[in-house]
Amino acid sequence: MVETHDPIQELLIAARRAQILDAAATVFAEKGFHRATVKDIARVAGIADGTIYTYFSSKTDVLLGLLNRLNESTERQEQFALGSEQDFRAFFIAYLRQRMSLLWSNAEVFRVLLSEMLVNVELRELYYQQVIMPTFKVAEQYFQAQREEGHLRKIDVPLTVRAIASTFLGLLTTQLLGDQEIAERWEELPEVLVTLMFDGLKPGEDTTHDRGQ
Amino acid sequence: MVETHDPIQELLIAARRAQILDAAATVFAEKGFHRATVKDIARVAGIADGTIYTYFSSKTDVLLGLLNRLNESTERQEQFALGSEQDFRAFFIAYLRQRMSLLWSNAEVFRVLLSEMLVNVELRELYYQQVIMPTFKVAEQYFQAQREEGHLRKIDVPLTVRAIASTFLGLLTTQLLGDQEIAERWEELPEVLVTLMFDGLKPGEDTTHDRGQ
Amino acid sequence: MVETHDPIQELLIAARRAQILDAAATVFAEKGFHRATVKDIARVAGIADGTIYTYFSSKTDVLLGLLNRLNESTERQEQFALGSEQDFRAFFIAYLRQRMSLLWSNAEVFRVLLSEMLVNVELRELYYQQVIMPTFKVAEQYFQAQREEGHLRKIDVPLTVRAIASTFLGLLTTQLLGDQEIAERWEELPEVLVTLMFDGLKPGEDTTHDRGQ
Amino acid sequence: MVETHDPIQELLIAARRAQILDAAATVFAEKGFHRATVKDIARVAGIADGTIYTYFSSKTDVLLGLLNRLNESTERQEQFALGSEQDFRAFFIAYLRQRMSLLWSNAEVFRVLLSEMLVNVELRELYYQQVIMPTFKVAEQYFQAQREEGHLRKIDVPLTVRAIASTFLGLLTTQLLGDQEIAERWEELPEVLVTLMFDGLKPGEDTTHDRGQ
DNA sequence: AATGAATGAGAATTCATTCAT
DNA sequence: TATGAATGAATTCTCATTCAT
Repeated sequence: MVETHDPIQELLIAARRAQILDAAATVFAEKGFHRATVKDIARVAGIADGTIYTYFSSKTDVLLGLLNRLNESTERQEQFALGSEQDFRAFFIAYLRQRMSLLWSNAEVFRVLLSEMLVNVELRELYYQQVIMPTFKVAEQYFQAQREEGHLRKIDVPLTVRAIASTFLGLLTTQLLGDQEIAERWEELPEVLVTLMFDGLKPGEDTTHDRGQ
Repeated sequence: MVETHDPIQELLIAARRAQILDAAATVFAEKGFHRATVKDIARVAGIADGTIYTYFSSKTDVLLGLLNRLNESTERQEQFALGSEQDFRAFFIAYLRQRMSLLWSNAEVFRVLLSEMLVNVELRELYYQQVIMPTFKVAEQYFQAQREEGHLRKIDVPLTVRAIASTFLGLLTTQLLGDQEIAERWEELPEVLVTLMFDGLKPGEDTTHDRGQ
Repeated sequence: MVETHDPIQELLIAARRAQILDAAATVFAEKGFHRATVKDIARVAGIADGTIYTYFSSKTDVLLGLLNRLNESTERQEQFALGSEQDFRAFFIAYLRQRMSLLWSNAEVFRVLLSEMLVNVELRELYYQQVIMPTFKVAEQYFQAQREEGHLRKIDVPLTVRAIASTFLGLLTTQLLGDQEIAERWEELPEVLVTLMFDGLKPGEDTTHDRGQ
Repeated sequence: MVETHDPIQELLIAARRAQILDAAATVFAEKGFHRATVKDIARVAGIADGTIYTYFSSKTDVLLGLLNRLNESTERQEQFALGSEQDFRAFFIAYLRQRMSLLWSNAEVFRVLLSEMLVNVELRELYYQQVIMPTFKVAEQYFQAQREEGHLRKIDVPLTVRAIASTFLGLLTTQLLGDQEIAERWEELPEVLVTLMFDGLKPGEDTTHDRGQ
């Protein structure tokens, strides 16, 4: 665990950490957290086993590093997303698009993180506090505002927000469990979902998408 | 692994297997599959380590046993659900109710199964073939039929079915990741969800639920 | 371990012991002593695991039983062999013939016994005391007598006896290690050996066998 | 398992392997292969259990290492032996002397190897292919040549070679089974054997050795 | 006497982590 | 800082033996 204030050092350290995290992502994706060994990660990273412990305090800490890196990229995008101003439906589709493309490109890392979070309290709480809860908070405020402005039905905001977020989590998970349909049509999902969520299943004046079976 | 045709023997064997599976469910829920040891399970079951191997071929086979037990209880209910005849919306709520109550009571087992399935191909494929795919098949037929009878908007059936199923999976997962709101209001979900899905978010002639935040 | 004086009982016991020993011979031959399990033996014998312990005190005791059974059959023949009166060379061939045919039919049991004796002091000492030493004793006397009668060169009797006996042990062992030549021509060995031993390698007035390569 | 091209490294690795093999030889000789534990070997070698697996892939691989080490020392001598030119009988005695002294100094390792080979196909085949068969091949050619030059009776070469080789194997084995006479007079064996083999048992113009009983 | 489920000591092997070089 | 050999705790699984039925 290196500590320094020299900016060049810091750059090197960041680069080495990234190198290890990349290797870990590859190895964890392939074998899962428990079946992957520190040796595996080191080999893929092209360094010695022991070197990993210069940058991470333990194997679990490497997983945490992966989680944090995922967070950071998520947050960066988040601001952008929320900063934009559009009509609700259009904004929602755009938001989903970038969220889902982000999820998609990190799907295999997410597989391992989710697997381990389900079963590791520490990791789980970290993720909940740092990712899930803040997301729900922001979304609830947004939905509440939208509702107050009359753009939404009188929905139960907390549960609705959770339902919508969970739909994505669930779709990703189902895909991770092997569903081909979702995998192949991942890009169509934002539109289908927005239609489903806005217009509902119920027949009506509807306009959009149709594929049947 | 014990094989017999004596019905009394079979009862004893089933009982012992159940005893081990119960213990495993407890231990796995607490520690996860990998951190749980066979010794742990044996201790909780009140038997010797070796005895487990009289009834299961390996630690993984115990997990599989848990999966199969979950299947069986699921299937039994499935028939009942599909056998009933009601108007679509009412049926849907009823169906969700019993599905979700089943999920709820097995949430901790599901936590471990999901965690391991994400990362264990064999288990994953088994689950996909035995549980997910059949469920999607049945649901697609049902939705298709409903759509043809004009009870549904012109939706994309395969993706819609997946979206809906994933919403449940996602809600359960979110709850397993520590969300209190979902946990506390689990019983309200069927109604909220059906309203969301049928009526959509879009404001209109709506009637139901309102809680805001 | 059954004890009784009822002759019918004794017969039953002997039969059951034989049944177990037969099974053990089969299983040991196939897997070796350590890799064979008591369960294996029981299965082949068509009885329950525990039953073996009614007739033998341990797995090693079963091996001992096999050793003793081999002894008995050996001894029976021994008497016959030594009882006969012929000219030395002819007697020797005849003796070798029956010895070697006995060895041959028990080769696979001998494989396991030898393997285990090499490494198990108790078994080894038993075998040495009960089989090897007595054989050497008898053979030394016999050779000594033959030498005194002028039928033999002035050989070193103890070493010569050991060398001759060892040639058989060695041939059997070489065959057990996979040599095909010995296996296929086992029946020719008595003559070849007697010629070799009596006439030696040295060229002379010789008469017999020739095959070259 | 450590692979490198740095010659200093290689030396260290060879030394560590030798240290482990020495320990294994000791422990195996004392307890046999199966009763010896990896922990035993590690303790005698003065290292941790796990370290053994840095140099050998399994306990069986350690035994194989012992076999190979035996091979190497054997081969080195072999060349020397066959390179020399002497009269047949003298050469034979010299050859036996060094062969038997080699066997003698490795008797306890051979005990375990033989014990395990009898019962382990893989090991057996390796030994047969690498040691026994080549030895027979060379010896057959040599005997054939000698025979053609008239130094030998019209013997059956393949069987005679096997008989002679087996005599050594058998003598060593008999000694390993506890025979004191052979152990104490090991050094006399080459002469006694050569006399026996060349001149045979049959009385004649003979000159040598006499000890009677 | 026969059964076979239960026992639990024991063994091989793995692997995260340390630390001397 | 990097290395990678060494460590040894921990784990799964086996199987000889026991004993209640």
